[in-house]
Amino acid sequence: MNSSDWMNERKLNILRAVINDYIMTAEPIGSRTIARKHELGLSSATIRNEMADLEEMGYLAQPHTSAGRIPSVKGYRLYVDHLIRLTELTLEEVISIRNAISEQAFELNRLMRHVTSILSEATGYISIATIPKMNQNKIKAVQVLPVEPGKLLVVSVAEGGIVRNRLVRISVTPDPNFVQKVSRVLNSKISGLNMNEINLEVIRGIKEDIQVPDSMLMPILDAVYDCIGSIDSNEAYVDGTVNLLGYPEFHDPVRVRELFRLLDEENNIQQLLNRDETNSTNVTISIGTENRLEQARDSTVVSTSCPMGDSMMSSIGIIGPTRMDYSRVISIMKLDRRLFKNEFEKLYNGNNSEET
Amino acid sequence: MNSSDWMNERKLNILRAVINDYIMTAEPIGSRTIARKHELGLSSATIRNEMADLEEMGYLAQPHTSAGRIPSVKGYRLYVDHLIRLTELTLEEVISIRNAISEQAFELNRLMRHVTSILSEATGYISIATIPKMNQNKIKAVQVLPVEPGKLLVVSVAEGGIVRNRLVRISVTPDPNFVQKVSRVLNSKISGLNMNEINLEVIRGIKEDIQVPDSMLMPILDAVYDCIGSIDSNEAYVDGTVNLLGYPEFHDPVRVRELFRLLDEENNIQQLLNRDETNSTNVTISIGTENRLEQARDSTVVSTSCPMGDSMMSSIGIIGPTRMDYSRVISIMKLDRRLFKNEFEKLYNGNNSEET
DNA sequence: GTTTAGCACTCGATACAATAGAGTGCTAAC
DNA sequence: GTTAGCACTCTATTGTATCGAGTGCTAAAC
Repeated sequence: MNSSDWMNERKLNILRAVINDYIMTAEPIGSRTIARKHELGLSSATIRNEMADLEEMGYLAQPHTSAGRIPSVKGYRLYVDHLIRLTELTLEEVISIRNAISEQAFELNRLMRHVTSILSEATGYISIATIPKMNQNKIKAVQVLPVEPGKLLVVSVAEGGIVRNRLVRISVTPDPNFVQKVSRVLNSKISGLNMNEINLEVIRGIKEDIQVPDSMLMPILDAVYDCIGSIDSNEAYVDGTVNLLGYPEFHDPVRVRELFRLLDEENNIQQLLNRDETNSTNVTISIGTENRLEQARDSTVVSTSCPMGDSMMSSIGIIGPTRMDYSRVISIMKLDRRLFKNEFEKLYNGNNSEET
Repeated sequence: MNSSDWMNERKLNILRAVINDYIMTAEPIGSRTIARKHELGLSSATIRNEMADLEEMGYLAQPHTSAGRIPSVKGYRLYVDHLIRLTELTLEEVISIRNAISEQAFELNRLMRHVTSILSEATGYISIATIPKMNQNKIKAVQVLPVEPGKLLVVSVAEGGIVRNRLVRISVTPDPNFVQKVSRVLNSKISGLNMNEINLEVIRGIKEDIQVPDSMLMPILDAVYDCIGSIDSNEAYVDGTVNLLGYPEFHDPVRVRELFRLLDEENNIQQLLNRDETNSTNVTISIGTENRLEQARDSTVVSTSCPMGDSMMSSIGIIGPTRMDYSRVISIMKLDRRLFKNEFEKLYNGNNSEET
């Protein structure tokens, strides 16, 4: 190892050039290509030497002796950390994303799906999202409504506009006034509680406060419990899986299958996303083998978190080939995060600072 | 054309054998294979002659001169219409599907997703489902609930247990009694109406019946309208897309991509499913080019409809390669349909015959 | 000392010919 | 009517030669 093995500005420029080219073409990049396309004022021979050094240092790899170089994970890492030049999105892009995102959003579930879909469309990769379980979520209201003879509806509303409901069938048709009374008691007892303060005991304990035969009350209480319980049963959102099929690195059906199967499990989505809770305000990038999950080892995950109100935090991200267009993805991600946050707050009226 | 060109029992047996084999192997089937594996008491030469006839008649095709035969669409058609021997599912299979399906179903949306997922898992193909729009659906109840200061929740329930809700923000916090009154008037005016009897006029007309400043009432009425409108905005359910990647006929990424992209549009799903409304009680099969949609021309769609209550009809189906295991798929489909119907009725208490 | 031109070398990709084998159609014998 | 036998067709495979992109190294130029 002599001095030429140390990193210098020129090596970085070459590395950046190689990665930029490789991102576009998916073909190994040779020294001549770099010499021709980028005006570094260097001959191919010089570049060749530098590339050999970069390979020795672990930033580039060679599929076989007489091929060009492709970036290694270490190379991509350096690239996204220091070399990348963030491209501004064009005004049209920004506007089109902005318009798309604010189009319609009247419910959390739909908003999430909408955001996911926009993200995958804008990037051309797979987009994923979850709202991780967090049971400090607080119940805002619980109500029981008569629907038709023999049927009631239990509705519960939690922070962040999460609404769940259950139909209850009961053999006798209760008096509307009775339903209203039950509803009122339930609401006064339960609303304001945190999710983790609620369990079957608490709910069943409520029957002490209502003088009514168990046979009538129990189905209702069970439904309430069930309904509240489903508040933090969260789903994962996935969109744009088709997109990946367009990239040559995903032409192998078994690889694609493994990846797609991975995305069927909500659990895995969470694992892909919740990589790094600490710097949650920023964009996190997991390149290839940096991913924990085996099946995602030749993909890159770019993700970010977004606080929603005081007690929830959603994660959104995209999955693509390691040679993804990082610059563009990061820009879109940041924009999307901001717009999503806006949209959420517009919908649910700020971060509910009237808490405690 | 001499007498040997007419269809006879032996030809049918050979056709069945070819199709059965091809379904298993996805390779062109030669005369020797048939002579060896199936005891038809015939030599390969005889079978060869018959196969040549079958080809001339359009039931078989030959990829090239010196290859075996593969079934044509016409061949498959004959097969499913007359030749197929329905295999009984094993008891274990039936039990496992039955258990899976009755596991958890407390809401229509979830039930649909659940059924779709089971269907794709049981068959190994893609499963799809929709509940086509039908606006004779009837509103059962509409209610407005206070959630927290400045926020109300509008809930509407339609036949078949379809529940929708919208959050409403209003600048002033209305008195609970006022909310209750509005709720009562709304409910009495709207519940019982058919979807197609409801429009913006009707809803806004309700304000005549409530003496209250517009500024307070209008957001609520708009939300009600919106909420009711979303009752028949139906989604399509798709599951098991990964499955197809395992079959050699779907190894071509561009073909797969086209098919998958097709499935992104709810509209297309409906088109694939609602082929044949007439014999809706039975299983409908669309083989290859029989499909209307270009992108599904080398797949087969097997579907069936299932009445839900009096006013809704859902369609479920599966998509697979034309050489799918028809026998098994049909059995599973019928079982699934029956179990689904049961489950639905269990959930929503029969077909609500107290209508009119 | 650094850069570059030049050249031998490597190795995948492409093209082409030869071969093997599966399957057919046809004819003649049973 | 059935089947054994055979010539024929066409794909898939294998082997061989060639091409070319790209490399590493050396020696000359700067």
